[in-house]
Amino acid sequence: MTSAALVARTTAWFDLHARALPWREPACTPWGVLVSEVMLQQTPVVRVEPRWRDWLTRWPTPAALAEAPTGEVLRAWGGLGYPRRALRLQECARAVVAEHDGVLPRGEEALRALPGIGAYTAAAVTAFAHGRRSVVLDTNVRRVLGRTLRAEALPSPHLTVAETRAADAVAPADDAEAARWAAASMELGALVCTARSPRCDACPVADLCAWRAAGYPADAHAARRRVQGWAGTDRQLRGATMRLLREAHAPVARTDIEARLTALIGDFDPVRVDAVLAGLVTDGLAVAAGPDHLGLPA
DNA sequence: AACCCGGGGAG
DNA sequence: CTCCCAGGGTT
Repeated sequence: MTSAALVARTTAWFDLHARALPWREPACTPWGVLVSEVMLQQTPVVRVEPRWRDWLTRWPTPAALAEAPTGEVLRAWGGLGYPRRALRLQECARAVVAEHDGVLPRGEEALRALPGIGAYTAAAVTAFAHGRRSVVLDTNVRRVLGRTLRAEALPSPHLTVAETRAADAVAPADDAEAARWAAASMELGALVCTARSPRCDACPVADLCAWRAAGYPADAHAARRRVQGWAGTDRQLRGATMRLLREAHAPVARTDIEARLTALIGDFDPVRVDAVLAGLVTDGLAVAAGPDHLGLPA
């Protein structure tokens, strides 16, 4: 199909079906948009929305977040996952205060120089907060373009240069239209062109879709996809430890943490537990409180 | 390029 | 149970 038809139909569909998300409201600040994007890195919208509201109410500006106790930031992040994102968001706020007079800079290059902001988030903020053209390529847009243009069931495990170039060619030249296309293509991927069971009967470009026309060929990259385990992994142990530290109102004894982790992995493995806790300290997610207690950072 | 990093809900 | 999710940083 032509890019023009894909863009025109998808944006028209978006005007009718866009979700009323709080970070899409005109009154939302660029900082609010950035906070939403960081929270949405690997966490679904339904889980982010309440946390985002609490967070922005408590710390509405970079300056406010910069001054917050890191332990409180981690508690407010709660169970959103990947708590290093919360740490980086506060680092980002402090960098904005120190280097940009407390105002989130414009332009993808300046944004990418900030902690926790990569290619996707810089493009997203540029489009959604600043209303300027950028090539927003998240997992939703990659899937939509892969299916409609290239008849691919799912995007490759890693973003390719060719993919970025193709997405650039699709994005409208006009700033406002490009920003609208970015939001619309993400929304189509999130609501209709979903990974597991696409709702082609509700899709505005179904009759133009290359994947559909080709008879829904299977995922060519299926064999290369990694199955991320969970039970017994370091990530589970780290997450359980962080939960203990968040919910406690004082530093937690290492023996209590060991008991919790032992329950998860089945038997007591002091070497492994020590390594997990040391990793949390190294990452700045936890600090030693005395010789045998661990707590959240100040 | 490969690997690491959480957690919950849908199917 | 498996799979997925508005990715980024480090090595």
